[in-house]
Amino acid sequence: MTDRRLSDACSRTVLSAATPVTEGWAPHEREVDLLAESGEHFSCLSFVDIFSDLTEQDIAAIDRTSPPRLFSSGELVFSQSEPVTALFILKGGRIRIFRVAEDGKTLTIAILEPGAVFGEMLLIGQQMYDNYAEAIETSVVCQLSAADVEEHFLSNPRIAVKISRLLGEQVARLEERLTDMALRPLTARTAATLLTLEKAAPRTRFTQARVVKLTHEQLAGLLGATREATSKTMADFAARGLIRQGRGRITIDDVDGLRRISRSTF
Amino acid sequence: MTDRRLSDACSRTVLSAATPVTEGWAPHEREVDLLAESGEHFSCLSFVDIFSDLTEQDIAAIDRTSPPRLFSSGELVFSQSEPVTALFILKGGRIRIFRVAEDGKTLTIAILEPGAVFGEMLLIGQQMYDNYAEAIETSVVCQLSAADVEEHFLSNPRIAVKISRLLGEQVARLEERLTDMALRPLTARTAATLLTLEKAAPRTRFTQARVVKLTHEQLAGLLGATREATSKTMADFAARGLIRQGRGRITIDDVDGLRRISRSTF
DNA sequence: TGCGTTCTGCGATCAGGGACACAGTGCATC
DNA sequence: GATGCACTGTGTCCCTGATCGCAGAACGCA
Repeated sequence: MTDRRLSDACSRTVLSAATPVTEGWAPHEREVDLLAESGEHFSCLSFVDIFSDLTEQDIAAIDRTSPPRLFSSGELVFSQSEPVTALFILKGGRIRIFRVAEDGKTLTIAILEPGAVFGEMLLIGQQMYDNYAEAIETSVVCQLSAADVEEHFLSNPRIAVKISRLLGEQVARLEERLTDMALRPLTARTAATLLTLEKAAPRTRFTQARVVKLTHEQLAGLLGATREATSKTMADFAARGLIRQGRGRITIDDVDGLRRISRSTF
Repeated sequence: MTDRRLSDACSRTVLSAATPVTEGWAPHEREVDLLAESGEHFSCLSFVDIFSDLTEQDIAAIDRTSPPRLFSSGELVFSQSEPVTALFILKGGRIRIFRVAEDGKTLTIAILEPGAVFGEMLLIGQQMYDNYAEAIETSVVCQLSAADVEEHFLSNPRIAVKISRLLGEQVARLEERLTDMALRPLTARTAATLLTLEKAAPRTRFTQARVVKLTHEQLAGLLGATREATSKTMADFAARGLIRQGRGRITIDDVDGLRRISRSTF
């Protein structure tokens, strides 16, 4: 499992300007701020790689018709009942893409960071794409309508090429993850997943360590394991000095150690 | 798991003319025949969906520079040591795409039927794509060189769109398979996989049943399980009258029954 | 500050499958 | 035909991870 495999369902260019989520605000205050910034000062499309071939006029036109929407933590961005009819761009917050089995158990396909594009199956005329998307923090999402997509994208060959590339990367990541799931024990999978996440994670202020912002439960969803088993593994890693833990945050201390474990069979 | 998920790593348009593999010939006799037919009477590219936008000149040009190659059962078409530098088209026989873990265990990503295109990651500039491809029957494969690909494909926008679509389907299949792997017990996964394979399988002459040509071991590779566990499951299915077994061939009798099992949790 | 909700940490029990070890049995080649 | 090999059926042991049940701790909110 690699960084990218998990972090984007499609493009994910980091937008430093898009995540000014300082902590500790009152909720409605924060919401207002997020929306204001996204609506006024910031185009949804600029800086996202996949759109870099659009003309400025196109971008302006699309921005005009695609108001940002706010989702609070736990809210569904799309689901079976409201199928994907738009292309989404995550401006701020975090979104979890997941699938649900008959018995209600879920597997997390990806956890998206700001700058990610999702619902991209629309682009290639995919139907019946039964993923769910849920905000795991207060999130701001821009929606491009199917009409926008049709008008601006399908006509543009360079964009098709970019989409191919992104999908190709996704295929590679999924195949890797599939073999991990099939052939590796939980411990190795956990280490591998942490390494993946680590690559995308922001660094701590003074040390070189990185912090992954996930609860054990969220990590378990990614691993296809139970929360308990994941907790146990994490406690083990912590005891070995590979990581440090804090409610909802995992500090990666020993990348090499994790790498060794991720490669071992047991 | 669906038919398509397993049967193509890329395009797979059935070529009725491409698999005249009558059984019971002496090996070298068969080889000669396969090669002769592929080299002379039959273009590698025609009928394969992804190429349908090429001009006849293009097709002719490519055919001239891409002689069909023969692989006997067990031979590797590509691997880590000889990385993918070409695009392959399977004309006859069957190819298994798989990955290998550190401990030597393998997971089968796909089993390709004639008409499939593989090594397609080359198209999108993918490096380090560590899949292996192995013939599981005597197979005939055409290779397009990287140069051919560059010249004829990357310039053609309609082809990029088709590639996007194919990759998108692959992503959907892989995500489905990943959740199956994570959330479903072997029994359900086996049933689902059989159904998938069933859709692609040829029908028996008189009944409506279809026959899947796989050994338990090959099926196990697809399931990410051991041969023994797979055998046990299959024996169970057979006892319930859902399937009938014969060395290397599985006859699907009760599609609905399998479907029921594939949806249940236990 | 106080309270409730989330997160995390165990522990006990249980079951699905993995690892091995063989024993039959078609099929294919000679 | 005869011989071998590749497939398949089982059986036993064992171990990972799922399940269930709580308990303590940190944090968010009122």
